[in-house]
Amino acid sequence: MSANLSRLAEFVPYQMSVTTNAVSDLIAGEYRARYGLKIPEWRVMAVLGDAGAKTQRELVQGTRMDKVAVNRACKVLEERGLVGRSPNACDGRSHHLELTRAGHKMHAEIMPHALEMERRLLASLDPAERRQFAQLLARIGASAVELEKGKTK
Amino acid sequence: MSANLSRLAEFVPYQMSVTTNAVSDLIAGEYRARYGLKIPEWRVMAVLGDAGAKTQRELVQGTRMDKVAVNRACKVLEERGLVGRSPNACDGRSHHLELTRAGHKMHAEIMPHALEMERRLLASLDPAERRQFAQLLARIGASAVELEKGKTK
DNA sequence: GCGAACTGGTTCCCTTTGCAACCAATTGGC
DNA sequence: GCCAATTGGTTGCAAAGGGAACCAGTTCGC
Repeated sequence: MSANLSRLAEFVPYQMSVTTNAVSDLIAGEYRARYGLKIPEWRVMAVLGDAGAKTQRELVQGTRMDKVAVNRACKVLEERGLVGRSPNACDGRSHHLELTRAGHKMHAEIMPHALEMERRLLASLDPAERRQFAQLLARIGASAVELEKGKTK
Repeated sequence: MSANLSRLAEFVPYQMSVTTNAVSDLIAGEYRARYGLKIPEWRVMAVLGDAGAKTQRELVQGTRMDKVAVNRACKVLEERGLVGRSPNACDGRSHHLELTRAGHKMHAEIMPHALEMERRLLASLDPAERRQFAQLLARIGASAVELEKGKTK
């Protein structure tokens, strides 16, 4: 048996990709089936529900999504009456986006469900392992960002 | 400051998604820039380089990709002369796919580069942490698969 | 205060991706 | 042996996502 590490299954970025896709598909399916929301839409709602009114620019930072994705998600949510826009006095180009009453209602309904799903996903890890995992993930992410920066030059 | 866990940034599936995307983008950029390969194409080459001739069906299992993705990747690699097809005596519907000489050459060139990139990505983790991370990832993946199964019924 | 550079938001286009329908070859029941 | 069900592979289509160009409003230099 080949002792080298070339086996795709042992390549960490591959493992991350496969696992994360499985997790994302699971969660996307839940949100879609129960609330008709896509992940980008849910992310926007999550940020607005937690932090109140935001401009699209702030949502880009908060969700780490592309500004086009944010824009589309906001448009859909607005059409569904889940978020409203109000003019931004400081800057005529942008608006403040905020959950409507219906939006808050849905947010309050989904949040426990989302946390429950996370709980189940991590059920086989003890609290120390959960902390450890999040921490390692963050460190790997930081390395990726660092390497990406170094490459651009 | 809100003490609840609703903050998107603390939601593990979100962290996984953001981090994995960063890693994937980094690696995809490298493969594309240096070898003109997309991730699916590289995955197919990795499996063929490690395990020899395979049918598309076996590649689907080995890479965890969609059969359409495998098919397209194989087509591209064939056109570039990196893999060749030979008839499958046991089953007239499928072919055996195998790296050509040029394919092996490229594979031998990329592999150290890929491992080096993985090494850099994990440079801030000690060996025990690397093992731990891979193991936790695998357990989370198993939970996701399990939950997905339970849902379908 | 006026033009240039910039920034938030929007639209358009193109690539990637996955699903579903489909064809061809194989296997199983009888 | 033949029809039905299955499976490997392929094609077509439609949705998702990102990049680049674009518009409108703002800020900076002078």
